Amino acid sequence: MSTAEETAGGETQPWGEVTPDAARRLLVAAVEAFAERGYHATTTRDIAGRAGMSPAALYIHYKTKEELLHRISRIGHEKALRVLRTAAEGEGTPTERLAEAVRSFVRWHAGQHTVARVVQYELDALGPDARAEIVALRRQNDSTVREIIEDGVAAGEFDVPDVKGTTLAVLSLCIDVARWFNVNGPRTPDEVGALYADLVLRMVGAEK
Amino acid sequence: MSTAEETAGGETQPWGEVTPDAARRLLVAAVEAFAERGYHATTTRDIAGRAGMSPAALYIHYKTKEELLHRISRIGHEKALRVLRTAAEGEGTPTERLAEAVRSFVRWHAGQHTVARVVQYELDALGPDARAEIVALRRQNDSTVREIIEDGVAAGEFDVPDVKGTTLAVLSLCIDVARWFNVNGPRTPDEVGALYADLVLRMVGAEK
DNA sequence: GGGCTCTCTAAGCAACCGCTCACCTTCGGG
DNA sequence: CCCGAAGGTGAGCGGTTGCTTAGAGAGCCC
Repeated sequence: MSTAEETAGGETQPWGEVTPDAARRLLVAAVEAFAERGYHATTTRDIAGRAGMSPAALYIHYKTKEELLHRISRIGHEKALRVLRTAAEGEGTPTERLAEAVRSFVRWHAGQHTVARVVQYELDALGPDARAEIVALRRQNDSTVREIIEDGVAAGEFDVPDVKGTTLAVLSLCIDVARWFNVNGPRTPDEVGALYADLVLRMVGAEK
Repeated sequence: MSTAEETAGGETQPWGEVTPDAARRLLVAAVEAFAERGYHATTTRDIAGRAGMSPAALYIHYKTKEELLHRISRIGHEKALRVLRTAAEGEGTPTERLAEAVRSFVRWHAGQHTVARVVQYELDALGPDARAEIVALRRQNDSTVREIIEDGVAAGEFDVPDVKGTTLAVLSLCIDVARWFNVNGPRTPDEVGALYADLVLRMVGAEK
């Protein structure tokens, strides 16, 4: 939090943790390419070209093309999880915490929709071990949201007949933002976040 | 409706309109392969192999691999749209029609989740012309749902501050079912449909 | 200034891709 | 009984893929 890195939606220094510089440039190029065309339709030559390097340079910093995807997926998931948890662990009633969690999680998926798209939709391109690691991170998203909803039910603020199903639906709604969000569209990440927070509060039967 | 083909979620005679028999087998094989590994990761040899034919046989019935995807996308979208419209144009109040529309649309995306996955997530693999055709079909989904919501608002049954945004969210929620639905999971397509219909009624502020 | 490490490139290899072609079989109609 | 159309195959072509290798510079410590 001491750095300027922690703004949800539009980070000032994204991928700052990736060094050296050439490795970061390659990773950013890979994110763009994967998000645009998909993992399998992206060539290593394309990634290297976007980073202004020769095809062989990629293999100095990464063992395989899959390792690039793995790195992107882990870092992306960890960031999204951190955003979600920060909101979930904040002060306030379950209603306020759920609203803030959805607002910031959606804001991230909209603002960082290229990363989010890779992270959420290219999971199957990973090998079994890497996929298992990412799936574990995903389950933490699920737990975080479910706990807020359970808190709200216990406090009598929410009316939710099916907690597990509603948790699934809430997360599904947020994640799918990465698929349809368009930078040139009519809505900003903030606006989508506000809209979705309102819709989710309605889904759990919370008073506004 | 005179045939036994029209059961949402699990059709008795799917792809019945595709002839001859070999062309249908190839198309079914392609749906499985595309849904499992994605369009770009699927080879024509894989498709032909699943259909029990040699690689060359594919090109007797389809000009290119992309034509297969195009055919799948169009047929799949048309079926989903028909399911949605049948519910939307039915009798009843906007509340009843919205619930039925969501219920059957979700049931289709869960029951036919392999087709739905191809249809919804491989759009970018199509060329510009084919993509434009599919996008047009998608806009009809959007209009269908928006009209029900507008009817409900006009009738005083719904409380929806942002009709366009809510329409988007409802469709997004339904479509994303295709991504996470698992046949071996704990829920049947019917159960997911019922849960989602309830959640959507809450989103639009309808009385139960 | 010689050697060592780190970074990067030009060239290319083996494998695999979508797709084609020459040829074979099956089968209904005259 | 021959014929043409329709449906299928084995072999393979040109191009592309992920990745490797041999070697060139640049910087740095001694």
